Amino acid sequence: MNDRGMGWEQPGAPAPSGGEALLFLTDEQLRKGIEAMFFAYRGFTADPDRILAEQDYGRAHHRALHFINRMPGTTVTNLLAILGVTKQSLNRVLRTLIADGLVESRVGRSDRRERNLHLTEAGEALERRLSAAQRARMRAAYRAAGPEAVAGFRQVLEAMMDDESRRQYQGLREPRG
Amino acid sequence: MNDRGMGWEQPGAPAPSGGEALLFLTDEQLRKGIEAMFFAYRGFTADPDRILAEQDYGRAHHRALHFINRMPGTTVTNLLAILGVTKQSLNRVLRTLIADGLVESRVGRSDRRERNLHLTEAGEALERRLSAAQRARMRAAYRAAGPEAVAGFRQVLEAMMDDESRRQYQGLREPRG
DNA sequence: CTTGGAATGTCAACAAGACTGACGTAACCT
DNA sequence: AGGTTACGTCAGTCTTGTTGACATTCCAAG
Repeated sequence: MNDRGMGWEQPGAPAPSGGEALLFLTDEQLRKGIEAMFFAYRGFTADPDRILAEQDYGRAHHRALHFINRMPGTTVTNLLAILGVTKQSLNRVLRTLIADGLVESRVGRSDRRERNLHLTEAGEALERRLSAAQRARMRAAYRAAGPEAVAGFRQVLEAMMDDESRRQYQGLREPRG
Repeated sequence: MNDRGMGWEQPGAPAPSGGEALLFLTDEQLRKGIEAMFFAYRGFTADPDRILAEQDYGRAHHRALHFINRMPGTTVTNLLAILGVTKQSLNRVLRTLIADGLVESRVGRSDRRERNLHLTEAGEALERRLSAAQRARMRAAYRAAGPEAVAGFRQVLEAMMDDESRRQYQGLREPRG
């Protein structure tokens, strides 16, 4: 409650160079960044949302499909940690995906309490369709902005994550290798 | 912190100038971008969410406060267009904010059908608190990534928006300015 | 002056997707 | 044998979004 005139660093500080310099970050610049996230995230989800609506699914289904595709054989507990929701919430989504034949739940081999989750053919098909739409927009944005902008984009996003999310993000690898 | 030298420019392609270069964008690179958005957005909303939970408000209230602060005197219809929700949905939120004395709704001068929305002192106080938390994270991310990364971040986000959102985004100016 | 349409607001009903809490079962580990 | 872990489910709540119907107010065109 105290930052109306937040005059941070004095004018006359060294010019920014690299990522080490003290940056002048005005209220206005930061607010524009916040708004950019807001509007961009809306665009980011718009295309998949349209496809999902056709199928009577929602974003929750998309997220599950994405990460099961990304980490085939993952367990429910692991998915829970990544998505950051309760098991009841995830279970509702997972149940419909399994019932609809998009996801397969196999009893774990070494530990039979666990369920290893995989996409079926149909699940992979929908995931590809959703992903293709989202990737098309991402690709267009990347191309419009250029490779240096893309590197910066990723750096800022990564710095914006919670530590736990960053660990999860960095842990993700190619599906299937 | 791994994508400093992500060599996905076409080998031998002309140096990127003006976002014109042809980029090789693999599925994997695009998926990582998608995941970065997902995890970063979670961090982006985490701090305000905690404050809002204390006050029994949600993100919808935050968004309304943000844009009313940003465009003092804006009308309901304009806010509707920016937030991209139905008037019923916005009205529910607005009603509680007005009832709680955070937002003031004044009958329009030139057109008395319109309602010009303003934050009260209390509304400004909460908005500042929410914004301060969000800006703190944004500032930390910007500083960690450096000024060039910030420019790229904004470029990519802007390119990711729908046309309509981009117009709205670019139309936003300093509050009071 | 009347009327059509625009802007606003309200009521009711509903759905998705999150939450908590409680409970049960099976499997694993010591 | 007993305690813990993994998973699933039932029941209830909350926020935030949706439609549809309808009333009010007011500007502006005829």
